[in-house]
Amino acid sequence: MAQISLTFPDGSSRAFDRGVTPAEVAASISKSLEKKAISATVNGAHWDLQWPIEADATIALHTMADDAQALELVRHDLAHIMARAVQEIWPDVKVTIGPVIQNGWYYDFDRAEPFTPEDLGQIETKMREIIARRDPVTTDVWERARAVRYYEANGEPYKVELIEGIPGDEPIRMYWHGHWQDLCRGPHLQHTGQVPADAFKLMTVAGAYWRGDSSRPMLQRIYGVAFKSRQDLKAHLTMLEEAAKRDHRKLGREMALFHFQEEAPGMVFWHPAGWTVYRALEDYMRRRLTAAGYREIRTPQVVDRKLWEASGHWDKYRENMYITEIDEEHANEKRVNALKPMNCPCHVQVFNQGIKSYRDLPLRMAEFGSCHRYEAHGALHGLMRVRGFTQDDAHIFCTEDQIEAECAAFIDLLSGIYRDLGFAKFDIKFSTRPEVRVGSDEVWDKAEAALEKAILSVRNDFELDPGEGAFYGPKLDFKLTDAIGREWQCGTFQADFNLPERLDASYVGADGDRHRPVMLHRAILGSFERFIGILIESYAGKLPLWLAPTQAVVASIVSDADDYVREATTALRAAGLRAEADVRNEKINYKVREHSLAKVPAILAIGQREVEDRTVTLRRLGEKQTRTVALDEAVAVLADEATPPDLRTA
RNA sequence: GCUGCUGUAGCUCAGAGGUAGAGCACUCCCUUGGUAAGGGAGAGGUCGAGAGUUCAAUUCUCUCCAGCAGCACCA
Repeated sequence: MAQISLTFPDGSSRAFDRGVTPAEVAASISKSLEKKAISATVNGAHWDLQWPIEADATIALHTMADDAQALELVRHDLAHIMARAVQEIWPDVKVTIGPVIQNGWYYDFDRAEPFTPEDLGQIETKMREIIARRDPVTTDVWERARAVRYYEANGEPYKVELIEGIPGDEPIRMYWHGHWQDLCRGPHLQHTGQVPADAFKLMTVAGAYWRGDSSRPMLQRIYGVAFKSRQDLKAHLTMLEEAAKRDHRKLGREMALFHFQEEAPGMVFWHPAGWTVYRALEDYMRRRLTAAGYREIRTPQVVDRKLWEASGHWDKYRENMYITEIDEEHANEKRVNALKPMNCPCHVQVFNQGIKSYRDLPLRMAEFGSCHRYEAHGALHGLMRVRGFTQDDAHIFCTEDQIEAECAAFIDLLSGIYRDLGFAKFDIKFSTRPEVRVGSDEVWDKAEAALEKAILSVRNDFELDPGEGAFYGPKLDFKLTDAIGREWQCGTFQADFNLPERLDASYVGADGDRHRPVMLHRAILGSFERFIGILIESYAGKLPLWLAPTQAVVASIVSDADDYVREATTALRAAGLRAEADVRNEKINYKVREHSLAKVPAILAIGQREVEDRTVTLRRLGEKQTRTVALDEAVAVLADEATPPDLRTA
């Protein structure tokens, strides 16, 4: 029999018969490895222990100690075990697909009745039974026609469709445990008993469209989480509980930042405390943009449909636009207006006033633009997804040659701002030309190259999303993560060769001829609403001093101290701090508790001793320790800390 | 928009076919207390909206509205 050479991670090589499986390789090394092995990596690919190796290769055998492979396999096997459990309980349920996702897996089922929470418990119990059976997992490759016939005969139309979608050169692979069978590309564990029976949990049921297509049937998706050990599972569940505590909707209520109500779904009612945060952030952004060479403008909220038709938005987004009409009785002309869903067409109007020279470029035009979009009910989510929002929007009118420098300057600005706001980490997605697009390939080449070069000057770990660019140009998206790991798009940078054309923007070049400028759409926060939601979650409500709505509370311990409490409060305010006096007839314990729950960063307690010594006793949020210092010193320390990051000298 | 769940006092929640309850918060009184809840009293609700069934609906049914989880969408 022909031999092949397998190279192990330590660099050593051994000869095996062609077609040897990793299971056999493991067995040749030791009895215990044979038992403990879960999978292999062969030439870089995650490999099932049963798959034969046909040529010389590098090989690494995995056990449960290898986190990445173990979690992948455990979760993947659990998806199958869950599908099997469901079909054992309800044989008429149709199975579809069940991939591994972050922290776990899901599986989509077609079943007439909804799954209930009680059903989940029953399924979990059945899954543990299946795991206890320790059925060996076996696999082989089927003829395509046979697989189709099999699933047709078994009344599994979704599987038939999946097989038809597998490219012709790929094998149709089947997996079994026991008598239960599923189409799967693998790899899997050796037997179901390798799955830790106490380290998974079924979480929720929710609807999900077959193949993610809203025109197709809605299936029922069951989500599960799984880990290698019960402790890891417990830690994950604890993390979820902690995350729920920092949900911005909950904290927004507790800290009296904002509210929503039925009469204006998806529109924020900002309360004094929340609006203070908002303005602190807006003031900061305004200073940063000014320093970066932007000029601020303001454009109308209500604009005639003609402009939206010209920009192309009417065709594409009519459904999501709020339309206003004047009461017919009083209207002397019938105009249909729309609440602006975005600022760019208005910005082009400002650009178009007068004649622009190439010397004016790049021209950076910023607006804290209030926009309205009719988002689907199901899309609304606290401050993160609203119908009325304000973008930190700006458009840079420039030449093609200026794109790269503007992009680099933008990423630099964005990184600095994210850092100031506490986000050292953010993800970048780079979306390139889609199939349907405007503009020549040369221009796209240039724009994509410029964007890519600009990102690479900052970092090299970005996600490439080919074909996902806007129809008018490539784009970069900048994403932050909320308390439970959901990603939200915040910043964006988009090159646009289309809108200047549609809205006839031009400038006079050095050659004396008219040229089209390129328009760069860009935002850093994205929307103030969403960004503040993320800030709240990220800080668990404990905002840094410069952003905190109330920065300090001066609390009396005895009423004889009231006058000095007011004096101290005045001193803090004179130093620019947002300070309140609390001279209520309550004990200091009560006041400390209440202000701590309200996330006030600094509490200055004043009793008889402080009055006599002209000091305050300072307690910082989250600390048990107090510090008695001179009033002047406390004011200076807090005022310094409350300086916004861009105004700090040190 | 789709699937499922939910909607009772400012907040968190209990409750039942015979028009409602707790804790906290709120108001007043007592208390002047040294760093996460001092004591007492009081006030507060068209039980999300509309329709239907019933002698009787906040409770059962339907429709609508809003919220939650996920999917789809996100210029």
